[in-house]
Amino acid sequence: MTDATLSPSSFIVLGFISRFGAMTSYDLKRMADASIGYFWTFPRSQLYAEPQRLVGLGLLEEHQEEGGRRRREFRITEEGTDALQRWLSTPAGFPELRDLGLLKLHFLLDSPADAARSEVQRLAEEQRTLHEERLTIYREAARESAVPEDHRELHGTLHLGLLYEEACIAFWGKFADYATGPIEKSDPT
Amino acid sequence: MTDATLSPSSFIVLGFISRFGAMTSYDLKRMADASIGYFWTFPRSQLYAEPQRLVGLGLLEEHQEEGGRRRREFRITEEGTDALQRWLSTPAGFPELRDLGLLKLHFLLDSPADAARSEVQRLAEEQRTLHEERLTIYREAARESAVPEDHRELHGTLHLGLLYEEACIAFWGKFADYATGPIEKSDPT
DNA sequence: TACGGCATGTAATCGGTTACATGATTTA
DNA sequence: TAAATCATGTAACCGATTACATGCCGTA
Repeated sequence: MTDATLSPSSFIVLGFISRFGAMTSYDLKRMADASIGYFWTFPRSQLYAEPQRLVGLGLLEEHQEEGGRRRREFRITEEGTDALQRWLSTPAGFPELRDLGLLKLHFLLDSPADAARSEVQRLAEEQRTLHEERLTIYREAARESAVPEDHRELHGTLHLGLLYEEACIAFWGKFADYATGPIEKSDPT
Repeated sequence: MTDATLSPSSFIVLGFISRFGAMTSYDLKRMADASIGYFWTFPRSQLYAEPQRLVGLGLLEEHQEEGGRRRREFRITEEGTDALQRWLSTPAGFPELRDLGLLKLHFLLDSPADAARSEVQRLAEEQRTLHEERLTIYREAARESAVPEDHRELHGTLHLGLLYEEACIAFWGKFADYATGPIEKSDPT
């Protein structure tokens, strides 16, 4: 009854089903991939396990198809809606940046080893490329939605995606250049 | 032998011990809190469990104090160093933003409910405040390190912290204002 | 009607989290 | 020497990930 047993995954499931009505685990997977999947991932199998947990808690109902694939469709119950609403109106706390690249950079910069410098460069270039690709995707999405320039907030979460990618590209770019740059710069004439 | 069984937590432990020599779980906790703890957290108990796993894998050695608190100190083995080095030179992949606020915003903006608007504002203000506080902490840390303005990359991971917080404040600020702003603006004279 | 890919699930393991519990040092 | 706090660990549960496995359906 208490929401203590509900994880973020639970609310992702509840959120989608609440908004778009009955759907299957496969539908959930597609929705997630196309939206929050960009910044919050989990394996597909969890989208099969989680709805069943929620059925057990009375927050979802299950309806299985008779023929064909015998799909299991889930729809939200009143209690489910309540739980979701309560969660939405609760403070969210501070986010985490689960960034393996940042972690590696941290240890590489700490390292006295000289070889670390070339590792930093490799890492920085990898990351810059990844973030540039991602930024391209986001920009494309933003263009398609045709939101006016001065109302970027209408892009919703996409807006933070854009800002974040821009920040990352600036950040990793510094390190990619740093690893090569200073060598030439320190050469006085 | 394969690194497959090593998680990010494993490398956090290996990384600290590799850099700073033998230490206890409690030392690890303090180091983590003061550095990567800002963007990558885990419960304290894991810093007791994880080193023991690593001892089992031969990547760490354990030395227990005789008297007093009978502390367990861990030091890295050669295999541990190798495993860490291999990990550092491996592509890091794309980061995740485990941001409950962003998740909530996503569902709130999706929602047709009218009450959602005030929830958005509450959320946005909470987040803006949190990020402002965090930014203050980062700025303080940056000031103390006395790195020249034009070499922010010397701040290492802190630099991304600063950029990220600035982006978040801009982002959430838009939503905090958005929720109130348009109401007055749409009032024609 | 065979094949490829889309769709759908289960089993088993394990890392991570929460909760519990106690000992050692310091300081008032 | 009592209290407060710092320090140190264990136990149990459970969500999340990996790996396994099969069924439906369009199409050539």
